[in-house]
Amino acid sequence: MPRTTEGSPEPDWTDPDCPVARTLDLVGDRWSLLVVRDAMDGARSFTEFQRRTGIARNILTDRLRKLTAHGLLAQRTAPSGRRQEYVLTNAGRALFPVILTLRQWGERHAFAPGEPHSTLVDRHGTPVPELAPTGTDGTLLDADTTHVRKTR
Amino acid sequence: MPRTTEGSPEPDWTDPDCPVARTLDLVGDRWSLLVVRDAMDGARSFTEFQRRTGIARNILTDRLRKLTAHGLLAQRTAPSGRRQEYVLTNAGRALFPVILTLRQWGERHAFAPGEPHSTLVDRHGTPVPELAPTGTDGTLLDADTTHVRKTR
DNA sequence: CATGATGGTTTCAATCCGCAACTCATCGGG
DNA sequence: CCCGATGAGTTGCGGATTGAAACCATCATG
Repeated sequence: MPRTTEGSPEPDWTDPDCPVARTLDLVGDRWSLLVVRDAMDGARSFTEFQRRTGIARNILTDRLRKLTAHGLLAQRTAPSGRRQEYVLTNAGRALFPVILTLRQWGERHAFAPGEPHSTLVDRHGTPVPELAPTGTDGTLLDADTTHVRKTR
Repeated sequence: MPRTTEGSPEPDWTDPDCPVARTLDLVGDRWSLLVVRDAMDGARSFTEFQRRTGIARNILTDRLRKLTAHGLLAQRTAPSGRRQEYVLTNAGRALFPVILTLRQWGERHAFAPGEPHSTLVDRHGTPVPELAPTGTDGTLLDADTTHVRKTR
C-alpha cells in the first residue's frame, strides 16, 4: 500500500497510468474486498464486520479508516440513537461487478466439482448468471482479443 | 495467504464457503493480479514481468511459483531453445473479467476527471464497453438487488 | 575470455498482521 | 447509584511477509 503522506488525497501509485494497478492500490489487500463484500450483504457495525470476516480488530480499524478515507465507505452515527455505522458510498457500491467476477471465478475454479458453496441470487432467488465481457458488436471478449492501449 | 501444508493442494481457507474469499486467498495480494494482467498483455519471461511490474525479484519468484502451483500459470521451457516462460492456463485466462472490472472501476473512481489513463481496446481499437451485471430477465443487478444465499 | 542477459537465491531491515490485554463510553437493570 | 454487558476501539508484542540490494550460476556472443 503506498504511503499516504497525509494532506494530499493519494500520492504515489505503484503504476500511475494503469487503472487496474490503481484499484489494487486501494483495495488490493487481503481484507478490504471482504469488508466491501460484507457491507454489500448488510454489515454496518464494527462488530458485525469483525464477526463476519474474523479479521483482527486493529486491522479492521485500519481498513475501515482507509476505505473511508478513499471514499468507499462513509461513517455516520446510526439513525437509531447512539451508534457508529459504516455504509457503502456510490464508489463502494460500484465495486459490485468486481466482487461478482471474483465470486464467479471462485465458484468455477476454487471449488472441487460438486463441492457446495454460497450463491448470489437476485430478488426472486434466481442465481445471478455468469458475467461475460462483450464488445460493442456483441462478440465475446477475452485476453486474446483485447489489449491495452497506452495512454497518449 | 493460508499456509500450504505441503502434500494437500489447498488446506485452510479464510472462509471456506465463500467463493469471493477463496479467490482472494489465491490472488488477493498486492502483486498476483498485476502479474496476471501483464501475462494477459503478453509478458512471458521472468525479466519481462519484473520490468513491467517493478516488483522485487524474490517476491516475483514467489508469486510466479504460487500462481503456477495454483494452476493459473504454467511454466514451460520456451520453444526457442533455453528459456523459461510462464503462460496463462485456462483458469488464469478466466480471470479476464476480474481484471476488466477492476480496470473499469479504476477508470471511473481512481482517476481525476480528464486525467489520462491506459485503455483496453478490442481488435478494431474500439474501447471495451462497461461490463454490467444483469439478471436472467435482463434487469440490472447491484448490491441492493441481490444477496448471498448461504450454502445448504 | 570478458560481457551481458536470464532466472534466480541470500541477506537483512522494515512492515504488516494476529493475538491478547486494556481503555472508554454507553446502556439496561436492580 | 452501582454492576455488568456491549460496542468500538487502542496498545504492545512476537512472528510472518515484504522489499532492496547484493550475490550467484548458466548460457550466448563478440
